Amino acid sequence: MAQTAPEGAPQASGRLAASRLLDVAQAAGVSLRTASRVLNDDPRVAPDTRQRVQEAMLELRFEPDAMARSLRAGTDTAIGFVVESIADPFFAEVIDAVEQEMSRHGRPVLVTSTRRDPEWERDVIGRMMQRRVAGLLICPTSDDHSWLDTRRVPIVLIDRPAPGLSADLVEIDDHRAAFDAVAHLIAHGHRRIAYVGDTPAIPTSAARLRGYRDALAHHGIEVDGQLVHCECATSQAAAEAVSALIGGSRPPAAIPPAAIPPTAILSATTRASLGVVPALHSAGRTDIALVSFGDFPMADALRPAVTVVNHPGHEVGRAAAARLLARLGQPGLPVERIQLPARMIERGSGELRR
Amino acid sequence: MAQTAPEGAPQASGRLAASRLLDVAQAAGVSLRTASRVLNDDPRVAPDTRQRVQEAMLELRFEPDAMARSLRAGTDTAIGFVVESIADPFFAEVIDAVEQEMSRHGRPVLVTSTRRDPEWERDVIGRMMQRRVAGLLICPTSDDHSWLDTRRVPIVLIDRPAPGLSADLVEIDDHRAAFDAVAHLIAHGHRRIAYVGDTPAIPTSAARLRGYRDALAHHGIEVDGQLVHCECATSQAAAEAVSALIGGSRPPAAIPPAAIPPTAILSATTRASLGVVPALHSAGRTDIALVSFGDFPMADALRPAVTVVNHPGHEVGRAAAARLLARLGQPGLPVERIQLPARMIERGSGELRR
DNA sequence: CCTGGTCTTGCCATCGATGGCACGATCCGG
DNA sequence: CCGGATCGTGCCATCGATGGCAAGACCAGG
Repeated sequence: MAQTAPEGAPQASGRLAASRLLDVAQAAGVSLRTASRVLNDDPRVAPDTRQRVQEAMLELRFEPDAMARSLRAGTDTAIGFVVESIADPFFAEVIDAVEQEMSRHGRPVLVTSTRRDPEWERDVIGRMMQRRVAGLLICPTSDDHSWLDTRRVPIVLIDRPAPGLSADLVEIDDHRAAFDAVAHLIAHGHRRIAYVGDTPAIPTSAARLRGYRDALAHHGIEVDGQLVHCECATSQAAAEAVSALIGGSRPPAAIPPAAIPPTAILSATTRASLGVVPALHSAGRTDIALVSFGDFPMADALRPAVTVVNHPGHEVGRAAAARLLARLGQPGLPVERIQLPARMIERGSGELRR
Repeated sequence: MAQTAPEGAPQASGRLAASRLLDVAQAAGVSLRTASRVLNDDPRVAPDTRQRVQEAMLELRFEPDAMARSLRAGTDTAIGFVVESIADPFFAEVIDAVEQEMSRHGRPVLVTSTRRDPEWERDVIGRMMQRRVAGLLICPTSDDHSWLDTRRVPIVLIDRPAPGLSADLVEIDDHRAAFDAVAHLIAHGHRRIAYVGDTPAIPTSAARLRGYRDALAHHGIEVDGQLVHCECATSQAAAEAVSALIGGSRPPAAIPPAAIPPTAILSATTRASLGVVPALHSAGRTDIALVSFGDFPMADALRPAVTVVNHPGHEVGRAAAARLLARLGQPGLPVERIQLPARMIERGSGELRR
């Protein structure tokens, strides 16, 4: 009987003990197994027994121990989400959507960031595996994920592929979105269109750059290397690129100015836009047409309001979560690459005519 | 011997079986207990035995099962984080900081959002308790948390108190920050200063409103009710409030215009600012001084650049995480209220003279 | 050579829940 | 009134790791 102990006595840790299924069973005068059946809605329980047990559960405020269940099941119900940075607005949106979708299915979400450090990434993914998470959503940082094994845990990649790993991927159609944005500018009379974006070493950025080139080519416009600034990893760098492009009043020396300035700019990342927009404004060159890849809060308060290609974080998150859930229900699904369209939001800056 | 089974055979689920400590022990020719000692750096193991076990661990790619450990320990190592919305930039920043701090201590973070729904909040907190999380960080949604029990699980509140619950609280000093912001405007010659913010039913908002009133009183300025719009829960509402204040060209009918318009505005939430700023710009009234409570990406690209009171999400997150860790290490700590200063970032709009 | 101590190791129970199987009771048709 | 099916219930083992205790090996001192 010493077994029955709890009766409100604090444990060693000082925590209040939660009631166990065994306590419930004893209170209801049934065996542990029967209480377990009630808990799991097993039909093979007599109605009055069921009721007695349920009353005991309420009485004792019983809450099943999720970890004990997981141990038995061999896998946690939680899923792990690995991103570069949680504070990034795009990922924050993705996380939000994933969490909503997952919690509708009773699955908690473990969120962790890699801090753009490949070693740390491997570390945190390892920790997730130790927890036996049910599945993983990963936005890859490192350029080698061959050590991961999709047979060990289902994985869905987000926003970019993971070299060396064959897994589902949910991304936006970067090539097409960039292509459309440039076509949109061309349709408004522009022929000298600049590109400001991140390094093509990132597949996502590479796709956007290709979209830019292809759109120009498709309209018979030759690409002018002077108009392409594809190593702008910071908004600072993007601002400097703009100065170089428009022959800014404060030349940053390092970058030679473009011989003939552009009449329109495609800013290929939100981070770049946060540099491009101030640069254009402070140079008084708001006459230059601009399409920004990625929305930002003040985009429609500016004059002109900034036309953007919306990076639909919520939809990406929802799709990735749905895919992972599907794979959890049916492990044998073939690997799939899901490309979501990115809608353009016309606000003015992208519709300026030459 | 059937026990030893795994030898790479897939389980029922189709997953690859991970090696267990028992497998390691057998491979090293020792008992399970000894292997466990090696795993936990117990000094009472002979050096050569230790090495044999460690080699076996590497050989079999052994990874301890975090859940089995947690079950034994009675509590998960993970901590739970409950916020209103993950996509909110402020909370995204807080989450980012918390995750960094926690993962430095090897603690995973379960993130979940309440969607501003008190029932859902109770639900998700309940689920966290079922997982026996080590601790909880909560930004309360509901106005009654008396059902929560800090003796059951350590709790640190973030950004606002939880009525009915006595727990540590980490917040910024809203009263003081608002007071300072208004004093700043007064110092620049303003006496008719408007307030645009959220409902005082939210303690945080109430403190800001008090700071506003107190600063005016402190400088012998009477509060004009017509200048106070404290029911603006959306940027839409904030924009309409501005129209009313300045006798906008497009009056939203419902709100009577102020008799004498303000020369300065304190926008008390980021959300409000996202309405106030566009409204001022489209009305061409950028001559009105403005201080925004809460920074936003484009604040310094606007003209004039917007002076803000920075809501230091990273610091709040770091402080909350540190406090929870401290409480985990030492459960008996007295309940504490930690107020962080909010720094003002002068950019121009708040320094406009009357 | 024996005794008491340290060092190393192993057995068993335990955390909280669930799966497999078996047992007793009830019910039905023959 | 009996045999087999069905229903409700309980016992035991199990998931993977750790805590308590004790046993065996080995050493030094008397």
